[in-house]
Amino acid sequence: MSGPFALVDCNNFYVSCERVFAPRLHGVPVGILSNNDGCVIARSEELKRLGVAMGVPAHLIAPALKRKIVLCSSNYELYGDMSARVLEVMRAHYKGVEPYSIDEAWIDLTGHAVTIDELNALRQSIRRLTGIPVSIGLAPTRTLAKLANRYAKRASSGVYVMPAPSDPAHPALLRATPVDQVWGIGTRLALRLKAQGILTAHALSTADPHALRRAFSVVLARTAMELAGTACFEMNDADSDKHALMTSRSLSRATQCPTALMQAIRQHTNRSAEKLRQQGSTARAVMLTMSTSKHIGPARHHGRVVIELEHPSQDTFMFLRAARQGFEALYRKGVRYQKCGVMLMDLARTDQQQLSLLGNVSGEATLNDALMSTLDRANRRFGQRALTVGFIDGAGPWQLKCDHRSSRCTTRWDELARVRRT
DNA sequence: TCTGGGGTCCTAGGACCC
DNA sequence: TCTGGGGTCCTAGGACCC
Repeated sequence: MSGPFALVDCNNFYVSCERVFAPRLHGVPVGILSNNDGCVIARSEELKRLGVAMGVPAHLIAPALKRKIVLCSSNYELYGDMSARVLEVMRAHYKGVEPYSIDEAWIDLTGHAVTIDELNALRQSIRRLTGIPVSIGLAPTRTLAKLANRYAKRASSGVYVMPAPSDPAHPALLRATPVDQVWGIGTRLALRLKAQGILTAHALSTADPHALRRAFSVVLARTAMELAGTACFEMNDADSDKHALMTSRSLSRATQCPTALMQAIRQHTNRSAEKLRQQGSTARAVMLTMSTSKHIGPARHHGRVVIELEHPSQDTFMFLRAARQGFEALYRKGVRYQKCGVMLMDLARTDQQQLSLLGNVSGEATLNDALMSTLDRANRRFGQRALTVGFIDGAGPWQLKCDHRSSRCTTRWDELARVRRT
């Protein structure tokens, strides 16, 4: 028997992070933009009230409206660091904290008679120590805790405890919840469910799991059982390794120049390899993707190619050779590419890999291992891309546009916040 | 002019084996 | 004339999440 579970969710997380170090943003409509200052990906309550939708392209916001609001470039280094601080406070209160995304974490409270006062204390503690406001939902299953969290956001206390499935308030609440608001039900599934007359969370919770399994999938059957109060979803091991590692970016402007594209690819390969070594894994294959803008009609084009390596590797040089090979195969003259990415695949732990008859026997491998760890140390100390394999020009079209980024004041000495005494 | 970047899991279907 | 069947592995693609 497992559960209950609490879901701790940071309110308007990216905006809240910005506000911690820029008090002038309190009470002001604030939006955070995606990479290249493309779309709005996070909004303050004030901005939501002005009707600015999630995902709307920044250039489509009316100029009159734009003058009334503040748009910031995203500052992932800051958000990542603030996220780690919130987790640290949670771990000081509870065992069983499982990060779920940059702004959410579960607490597995199996065997723990938790009280609402305790959760309130956690909430206040996070606010005081990090400056970040959070909402907490508590329920017997994760799917119900997700729902409870929605209610917590509306509650003035910021904490909501789901009534037990035996409580008459439970079905009433599920009846009031449209099925598309259930965790795991996206647009497509909601449409198919509605076609079958399943319109609310309650209807889904009372549907026959076997029938759901046959008509849809095992995941939907489990979601239904979770709504009815039976915990089915195990959490991914929080520290588990990724199965694939991707680095991709839109270019700040489309290009057909092979030199420029190859530099972007080199940059992504360097970054993916760094992430790979950080989690202590090797890769057996490199996938390269290159595509045009999605918004140019029939001329759009998406190419991808997978290059298998001779043996599992952590070596940026080897990945770059593969990426170059992929580029030769994919590149088409005259196509204006908008985005490219490098994915490392078939990952395995360095300590669990099968030995190859041919791999890792030459002196070259050990020499490169040493070189790679020096590279990583240098980049940790002097900032990303301080040292890269292969030439990467700092001013090409692949460089991120982020004209309104706040300072990375919690992770960079040279960007510390300044306080002026008046 | 300008439209994000990661991930996960599941399923269907083909290839291949015996 | 008659033309198996079950299992596994792999891949592509769909759907979802934040």
